[in-house]
Parts: sequence; structure tokens; C-alpha cells
Amino acid sequence: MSRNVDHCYAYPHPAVTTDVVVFTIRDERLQTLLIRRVGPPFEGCWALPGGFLDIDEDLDRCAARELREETGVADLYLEQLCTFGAVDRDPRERVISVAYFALAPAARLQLKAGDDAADAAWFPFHALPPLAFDHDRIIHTAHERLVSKLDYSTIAFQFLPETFTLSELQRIYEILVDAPIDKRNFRKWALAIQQVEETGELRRHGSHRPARVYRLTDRNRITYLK
Amino acid sequence: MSRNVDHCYAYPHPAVTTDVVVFTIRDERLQTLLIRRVGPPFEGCWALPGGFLDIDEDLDRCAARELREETGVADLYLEQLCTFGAVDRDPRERVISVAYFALAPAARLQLKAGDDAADAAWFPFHALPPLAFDHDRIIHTAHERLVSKLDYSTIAFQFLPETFTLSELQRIYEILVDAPIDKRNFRKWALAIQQVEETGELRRHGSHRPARVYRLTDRNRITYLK
DNA sequence: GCAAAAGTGTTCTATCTACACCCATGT
DNA sequence: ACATGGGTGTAGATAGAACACTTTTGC
Repeated sequence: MSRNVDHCYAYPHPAVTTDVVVFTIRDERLQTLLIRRVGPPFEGCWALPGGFLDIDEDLDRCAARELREETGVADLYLEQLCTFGAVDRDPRERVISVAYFALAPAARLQLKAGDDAADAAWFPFHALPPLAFDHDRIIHTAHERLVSKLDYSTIAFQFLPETFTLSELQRIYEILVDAPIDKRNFRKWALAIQQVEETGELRRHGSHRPARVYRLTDRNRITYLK
Repeated sequence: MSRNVDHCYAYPHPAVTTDVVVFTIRDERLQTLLIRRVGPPFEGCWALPGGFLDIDEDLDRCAARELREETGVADLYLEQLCTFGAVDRDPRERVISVAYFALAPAARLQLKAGDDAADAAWFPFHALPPLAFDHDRIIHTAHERLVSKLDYSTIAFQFLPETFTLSELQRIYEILVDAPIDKRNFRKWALAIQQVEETGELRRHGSHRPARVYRLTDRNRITYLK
């Protein structure tokens, strides 16, 4: 993709990148995917997966590509978040970053290091390391968006694996809002919104009554409620 | 700002612009501010006010500056909307547009033509002319955002002039949702959310009972409800 | 005195909240 | 038999929706 010719313009052009905030729920906590930077600036620092937009590539594709290249993560819900363009946010040159946020099922995502990243790892949202650039701000903007969407959409269902129990779904919500939720009210709601259906199977998971197993009626649809 | 030297990069860089969708309510209709393009591409076509980002300028400032330069409109509520970056959205070169949306009080805004715009004018949202680039899509995205924010914020109060009557406020909402609203319920709501206060004055406006005049308790605050 | 918009309460309905016990299983 | 999480219904509170008449003015 790199060509050894210069690309010249009559006016200065900023660089454009995409950065992706990937959330998942693992080990009973909301976690965020970070990569360790191999080159300057912020060498060795943790940062969001992301990188420069190819000149013939759509923004959404760029976000998906960078994520795949740097972490091996693909096929997840990806939504444009906000664009960050403070003049001094990158010491190298003017960089405009179109940030995305993504939600991944809790299923063990195999992480692999890519070209631009020495390492990729999950960090608990409440225990993030120091981050490169303005990535801390981007992550917190993404978190605000996630939490506010809980109220009026089924976005949190994107955290679910193929099949799940209602207790697992409830646990996701409890982790996200960081508060206990009434079991009966939650189940009433979850069954009323018509987004899940029984598989007919039961899941045995310890010395107690087995749980009914559900699946999403439409995995790729996020419903807006009310 | 134009310098006659070339600006060269090892990799191709897209251009970055901001475009602003300004809404107001005039003549009992939601209207949008457009400018007529003087140069190619889309010469003579109507388009959103906006233009290229200066290399040392924040995105928000760019949006405000372009709006001011092209239309004379300043000091209004401005919020980043979404970034549009389809590969072929501009025939000249790759252009990433960070779109903003803005709400202006109905007070007659004095429009003036600027350098890049032959003309600036308001168009009813439901009777837009053919637009340059993907600006039609940007406007409709902005409209969706506006309408969805009505439900959970006081964003529509940005359409209000310094002082107003409750009937005027109700009319704004009726125009935005394009449906009649119950007067008693609306007034109960409007007074309950603590965003308006009486000025003590009355407004006479025809052969009927005068209306109480209100002002916003805090003009610059948009409240998120519930 | 009439036309026209301002102003005002109550009832009904739907939704959300709080809350406690039995069920099915593994050990 | 007991420990553990799965599963279920009802009553009270709250918020939203429906609805009609009196008031004040200009002409």
C-alpha cells in the first residue's frame, strides 16, 4: 500500500485515522481491547486499535480492517462514535481520528498481534493503563454512549454468545449499570420485547435447577425501544 | 491562508471539511440553511455551508468559522453529528466531511453571502432543492438526530427567541413532530421541567387574552431528561 | 357580544417498582 | 437433606394520555 512517491497538495492536509473502542464482558467485568504500540510516538504505551485510512477505503471498512489486522477480531457490531480532531492530539502531524465503538460477544476472542501492534490485550474498563494520545477520552466517550444506549435499545444483546440463559443476560446488564436488578422484573422485560426465543434446550451448570437456553431472534438487529 | 508551496506526504492524505446543517423554525416550518455554490463541482447547486479544515484549527472552530464566513450566522448551538467519508463523495479528491448540526432561534438571522458562496437562503426541510455531494443524506441524518433528541432533551428550546409564550413553545414542538399536541399536557410538562421562568410581562397579539411571557432559566444549557 | 387564543384539573390507563417463595438439580 | 441458582405473580406507585370549559382581550 505504501508507495515511494510523494503525495502533494496545494493546501496542507491532515492525516485521517480510525480508532476502535471494543468492549466485551469477560470475567464478570466490562473490558476494553488495547494494543501496545511498537513505534513512536508513545512507544510501548497502550492504545486503541486503529490506524491510517487508505485513500480508497471507506471509513467503516478502515475501522474493521485495522481492528482485524491488529487484533484478529472481526465480525462484530461496529458503530461510528465521534470524530476527534484537536490540533495537538498527535505530535507527529495533524491527525483527525474517526472513532468507532464496537461490542463483542464474551466468547473467547482469539487475539493475535499484528504488524503495528506488539501485543493486544483486554483491560477492565475500571482499571485502564495510561493510554497514548487522547485515547482515554475516546474510551470514556464510548462508554457514555454505551450506557446511554442501554435505556432505549437492545445494544447490550451484542455481548451475548449464540445461546444464553436469562440469568446470563441479566448479569450483563448488572455489570453494565453496576447495580443489582430485580430478577422477576428483568425477565418480564426481556421476554416482552420479543428479541429472544427458547431453543428448547436446558443448560446444566452446577448442583441446581437447569436453566432454559435462549437465542436471539435476529442476531444482527438492534432494536430501539419505546 | 493559501500558500503557493506544495504540501507533500509519504502517503496520500484525504482532505477534511466540516459541513453544517442549520435548522431553524420560520414561517411555521422547519427550515434549513443552504448556500449556492459558485465554483465547480456542483456549480450553481445548493449545498450545506462548510469548507476545508485549516491545518491548525479545531474541528468545532472550523464548523463555526465556515458558517460565519459563508452565511454571517454565529453564536448558535453546534453539535458534532457524524463523519461522512464515502470514497467517491467528492469528484475532486478524497474528502472526509465532519458534519455538524446547529439550531438557530427563529429570530430573523441576517444572511450574507461570503467568499465561497454566491448566496445563502433558508429552505423548508420538506421542500429541499437538489443538493451537491451527499448533502441530502447529511441533512436527513441531522433531522433524525434532532427528532430523536426531542424525546429526552430540551434541545428544541434552542429554537426559542429571548422571550416567548408557552403557545409559541408548543408550536415549535408541533412543527417538529408534525402533529398536534394537547395544550394542557404540554404546559404541565413545560412548567415541570424547570427550564423556563416568567418574565412577569404579558404579550398582546390580537383580539384575545394576552399571553404570559417566559424566558429560559439558562439559555446555554441543554438538559437531558429522565 | 363575538371571535380568538390563553389558561386551567381530573380521570383513566399503562408502565414501572417492590417484593417472597417454590422448583429442579448435584452432592 | 441441603445448598444453589432457576423460575414465577401480584399489588401499589408513578407517569403519560385523554378530555372541555372559562378567561381576557380587540374589534
